[in-house]
Amino acid sequence: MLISLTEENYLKAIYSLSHLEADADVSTNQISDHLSIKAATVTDMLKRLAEKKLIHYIPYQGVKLSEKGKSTAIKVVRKHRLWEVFLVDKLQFKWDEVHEIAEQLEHINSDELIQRLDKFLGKPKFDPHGDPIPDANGQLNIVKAIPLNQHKTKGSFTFVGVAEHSKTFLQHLTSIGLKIGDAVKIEEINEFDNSFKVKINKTNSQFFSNKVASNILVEEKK
Amino acid sequence: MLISLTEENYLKAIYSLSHLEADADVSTNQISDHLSIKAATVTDMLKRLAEKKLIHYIPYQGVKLSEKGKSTAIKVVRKHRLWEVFLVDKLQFKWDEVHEIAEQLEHINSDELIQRLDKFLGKPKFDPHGDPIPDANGQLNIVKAIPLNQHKTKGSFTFVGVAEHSKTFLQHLTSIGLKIGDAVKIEEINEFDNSFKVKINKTNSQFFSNKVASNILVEEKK
DNA sequence: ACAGGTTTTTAGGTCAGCCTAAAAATTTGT
DNA sequence: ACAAATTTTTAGGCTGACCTAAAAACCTGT
Repeated sequence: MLISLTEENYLKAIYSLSHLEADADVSTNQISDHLSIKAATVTDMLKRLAEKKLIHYIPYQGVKLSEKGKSTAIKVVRKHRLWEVFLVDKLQFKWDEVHEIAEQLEHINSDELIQRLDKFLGKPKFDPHGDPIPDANGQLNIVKAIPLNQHKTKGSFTFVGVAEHSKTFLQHLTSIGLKIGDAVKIEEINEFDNSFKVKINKTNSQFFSNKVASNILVEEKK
Repeated sequence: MLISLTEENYLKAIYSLSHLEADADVSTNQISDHLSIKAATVTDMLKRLAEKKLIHYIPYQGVKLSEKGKSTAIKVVRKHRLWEVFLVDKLQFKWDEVHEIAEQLEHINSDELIQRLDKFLGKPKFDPHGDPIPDANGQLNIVKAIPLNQHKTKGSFTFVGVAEHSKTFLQHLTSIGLKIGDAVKIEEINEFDNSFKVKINKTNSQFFSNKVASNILVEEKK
């Protein structure tokens, strides 16, 4: 059965929306907002995806991926993230420049291509933003990263990923001098506005607003 | 102005068909056959392409690319051939495996991507089949390669490209042991059926039917 | 429990890109 | 030169993926 580019994008949207809250059904309006497509159009598509057994759809109740739908969505995510690694590692793109191009490349259809690309890139486990790359069987590394702003005490962490992928946010981090893998030490938490004073790699002192801190994912330093 | 994937394929078809005979207009049926799309549909599309000023179209007379149409087609060809180099040189695909994947990749839209890919590949001048890669300005290397079967006398040549790109033909050449760049010496021409006895790289003796020889492009050995 | 607001679906329309069948234009053979 | 064959276009239809407007279902607060 062939799945169109458009259908792949709906599946991908449902997949990522379903991870916002644990296992909740995804609503028509959520998909509509996420894809900037009118709700009526989304309803049309949901009916078609349900006929193809890619989703479980109950009118007025929302939608959930079927096993088939889920594995399709994960394959698209795998391709997207592998291509991002290619663009950054091999073609020297910046991490804030690759999303739009990967949105196109993720729909290229060839299992052989992806398998070889994966090998060529050294079977990477994470993309340039720190997001885990599903393996060929769709298995994802469990990442226990937590937004910086959820830490309420001083401590030392490693910056492992971002929760927000917009160009402006990524460029902001670049201008601050924060890169994946950097050491981040919380030196002070301002109780008034929950902003953070941190030190990056032991030398670079910075202030993060709570909003910025909420999009910086860290792990306990080992 | 945006050009759809489908429109790009029509422009590419017109471009390659217009090179079969010098500067002749391309007919509706030629395009129809080449793309396996019914003639009535082709007529529809030609009207749309003409409205967009991508072609010069006179009903019942045929079609010719405009400057804009030609540069669009050449860009697609450039992308196709660069991606083929990537697939063969970097991902170790065989030369008979890359066409279908490149047909998809050629429609990825990003000037920056192509410029960087070109650099990454070492600004190659030819694709894995010996076809010239247009440069960023659309300029093509003039190739003076001639089908082997047009040579009527013994002589020494270099194999520089193929006139036929089908999997079976390419696999045939691989099984014979003929690769781009190999030395090809005509040792005998059979006058009865115009088949050729040749020696490849001074050691490998082979017979070529006229049909095979007609698809092997060679240059005089320098 | 039901009025008012929100969400979702239904109904009907558009456009791109394909199709078949039939009509019109062009080319070919004698 | 003109009938027959071929090529091309026109006419009308379909499907996927979008839209707007209106109806239906669902939720919420008193």
